[in-house]
Amino acid sequence: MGRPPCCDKVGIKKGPWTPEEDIILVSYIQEHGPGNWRSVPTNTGLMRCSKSCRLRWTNYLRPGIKRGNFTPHEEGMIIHLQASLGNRWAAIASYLPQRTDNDIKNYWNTHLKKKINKFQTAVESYVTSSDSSTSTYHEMSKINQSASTIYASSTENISRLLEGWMRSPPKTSQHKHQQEQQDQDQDQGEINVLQPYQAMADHEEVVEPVMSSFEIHQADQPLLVDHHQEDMKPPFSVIEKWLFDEGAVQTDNLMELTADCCSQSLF
DNA sequence: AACCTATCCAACCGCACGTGT
DNA sequence: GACACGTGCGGTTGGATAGGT
Repeated sequence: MGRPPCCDKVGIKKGPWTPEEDIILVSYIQEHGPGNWRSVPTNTGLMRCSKSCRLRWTNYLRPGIKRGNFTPHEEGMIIHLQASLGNRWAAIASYLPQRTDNDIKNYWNTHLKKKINKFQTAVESYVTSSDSSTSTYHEMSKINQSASTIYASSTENISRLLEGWMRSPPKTSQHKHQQEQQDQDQDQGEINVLQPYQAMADHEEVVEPVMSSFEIHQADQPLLVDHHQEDMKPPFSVIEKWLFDEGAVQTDNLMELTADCCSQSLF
């Protein structure tokens, strides 16, 4: 006798949210604060299940969510954290407070996983072919072009609708702190990339020791941790170097990186 | 212009976990 | 301890759209 699904009731609406529904939900949360999701549909008249309301809020309507293209620093953070934590998107998202776990997960699945695969393929083809530096360089260039992928939210209108709410949300102290941090970041034009690492330093019990370069594990494989390197500061992996040097990959750099990889017996 | 294919991302689904009774 | 309920999380899906033929 299992628990019935929350959304199997007749008359529960599914699918994309309309701006009207968003406004109703935001207005309700503005008044009552997030939480007690079970009561949200009944109190608002929304024909949505509580779970759908919660997801809509946390993944989309919540104030301070940064949408749009990921910066190279954020990409590096995600790769770094995914290598350390695995597919624990919520944990990864906690280091990128402006991004939702869903957003990070989507970005990983649609962009970063492919980039890493391509990078590995490129390096392997370089290693197996003695005169492949030119073709590999072209491949790397193509990969770097894909790094500038931009996706624009079609719902920035909602953000504008929420501007008034964002100016005066009912803040908890933590929420307030996050918002202040986000405001600062927005003023600076990009996120403070050091802040998550400071957070990592503050949460050593949470973050596994970061692996040596290129030990980026596949999602379906167990995380391998090199305990000999536990005392080491987390070095940026080779692929992160590559990502951070976006647009500046030179053939000799690739050779250097490849040699770096080979020296660590990663192939 | 019409069709096909690939890509992207919002939303859904089902399970796990925490808490209260 | 057992159960119900509320919530969190990760995997997956389906519709919209862009790009190619």
